[in-house]
Amino acid sequence: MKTYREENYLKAIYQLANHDKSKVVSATDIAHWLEIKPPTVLEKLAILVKKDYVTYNKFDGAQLTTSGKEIALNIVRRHRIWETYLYKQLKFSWSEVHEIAEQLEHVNSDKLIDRIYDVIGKPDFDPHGDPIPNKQGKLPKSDRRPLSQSIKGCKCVVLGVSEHSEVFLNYLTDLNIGLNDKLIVEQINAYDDTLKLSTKTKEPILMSSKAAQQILVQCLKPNCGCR
Amino acid sequence: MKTYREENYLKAIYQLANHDKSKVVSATDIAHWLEIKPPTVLEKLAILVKKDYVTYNKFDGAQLTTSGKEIALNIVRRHRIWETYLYKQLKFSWSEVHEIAEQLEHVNSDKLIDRIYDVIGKPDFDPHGDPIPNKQGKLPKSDRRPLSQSIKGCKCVVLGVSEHSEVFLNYLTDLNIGLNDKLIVEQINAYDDTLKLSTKTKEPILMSSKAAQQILVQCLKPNCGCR
DNA sequence: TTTAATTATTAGGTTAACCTAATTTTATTA
DNA sequence: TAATAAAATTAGGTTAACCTAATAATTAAA
Repeated sequence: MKTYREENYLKAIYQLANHDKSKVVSATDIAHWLEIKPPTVLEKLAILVKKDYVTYNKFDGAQLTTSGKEIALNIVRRHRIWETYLYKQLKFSWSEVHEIAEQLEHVNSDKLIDRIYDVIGKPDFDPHGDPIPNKQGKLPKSDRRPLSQSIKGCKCVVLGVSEHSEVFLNYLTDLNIGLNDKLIVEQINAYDDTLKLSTKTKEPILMSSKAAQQILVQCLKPNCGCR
Repeated sequence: MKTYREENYLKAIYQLANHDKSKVVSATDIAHWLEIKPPTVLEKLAILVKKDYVTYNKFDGAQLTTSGKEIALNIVRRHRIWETYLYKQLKFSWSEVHEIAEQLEHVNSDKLIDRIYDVIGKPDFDPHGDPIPNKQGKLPKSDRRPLSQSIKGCKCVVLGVSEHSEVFLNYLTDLNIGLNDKLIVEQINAYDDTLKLSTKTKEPILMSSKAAQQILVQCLKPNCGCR
C-alpha cells in the first residue's frame, strides 16, 4: 500500500538526491523540501526503512532501495506526462502546470497514464527537456549537460533547464533564449566565467556562469571537446 | 478548507438524499455508503454541522445546507465531467470510468475542469444521461422521469438510467435498449405493472416494473398524460 | 582540545479518522 | 403495553501524521 504521502517522500528523496549528487539527503533536507519538521520525517523514514523503500543512517542520509526508486520514478513519470499533457493539449502555461500535476500524479490508474501518454505522442522528454522515465523506470539517454561546461567555440542546442523558478524562466525569456535554440560560445571570461554567446538575436549576449549552470545543452558536433 | 474526505461525505449525503427523496439520510446509511462504521460518521457529522455544511438530528437525518449543497454539486459536476471526458476523449468503457473519476473529482483546479469541459463540448448531460450541474450548482432542466410512470400508448425516448450496476446495464444491452432509443408502451399489466414495449427490435419486449423504474425517459409529445 | 554552535534524535503531546463494545433510545410485535 | 429487536449514540481505544521542547551527538571555532 503506497499512499500519496509515501509517494511524496520517495519522490522528494529522489529529487534531492538528483539535485546534488554529492550531498547526502538528510532528514532535515527532506523536512525543508516537504515543509514539515525533522522529527516527523524521522518517524516516517523508520516506516519506509521497514518497508524496504529506503535505507537511512545519519552519515549516508536517506537512500532509495531498488523498489523505492521504482516507485519514485513512476511518480516522476506520471508528473512529467501530466505536465506535458496540460501544456500541450490543454494549453496551460508552463508556470501553471506544476501545481496541478502534483495532484494528478497521485491518481492511481496506469491505464489513464497510458492513454494520456498516447495522446501527447509518447515523447521521451517533457517540454522543458526533462526526461520521462519509461514504465520500467529507465530514463531515456541524452547528452544534456550544463552550458557552463562548454569550451570556447562550442556550438550547441538548448534542451532544457535545471531550474524552474519563475524568475529564472523570465530571465531567459528576456534574453530571448528558448527551447531548441542554437547557441555559440564566443568567449569565456577568464576571471568569472561569464559567457559571451551568439544566438538568433543580432547582438551577442552576456550570461553569468550562475545562469549557464542551469541551462542544459547538447553539443551539435560529436567530440567537440566540451567536458 | 474542504478535504477530499469532507467532499466525499457531502457527496454521499447528496446522493443518498436524491436516490430516495422520501427517506431521511441516517448516519448508518452514510456509513454503509462510505463503507465505514456509524460512530465514525456521527463524529464527522458533528464537525460538518459546526462548519454549517449539514444539519443533523436523528429524526430528519443529515441534510445539506446551502453551502454544503454547493460543494456537493461541485463534486458531482467534476465527477460527471471527468466521466464524460474519459469515455468520449480517452475511449474508456463506461464501467471503467467511475472509479477513475472518483479520484479525479478531488483534483482541485477549477481551470482544469473548465478546460476539460470545453474539450468535451460543454454538454448538459453525461453519456448516461445524468445532468451536469453548472458552476453555480444549478442542474439543467429536463423532463426525465422513470419509464414506470408511463401510461399506455406513451411514446418516449430513453435519456438515461438511475441504476448504474453492471448487471442492470448488461440486462439493457441484452434487451437491445440503449441511450436515445425510442419506446412505445403497448400494454401495462394490471396485476404487476409489467410493461410490453415496442422498440426498434422486431418483437415487442416485456419489462418488469422494477427495471422500468430505473430507466429514465422523456415523452415525445407534450402533455401526453403520463405522470 | 575545550567550548560553542549546529544538527540529529528522542520524548511526549495533539488531532483526525478510524475502530469495538457498551449503553440508550426507538420501533416492533406478541 | 410490556418485552424484544433494532438502531442510534456514547465511551473509550488505536494509528498516522503532525507538532514542540529537551537531549544527545557532531562539527566548527577559539
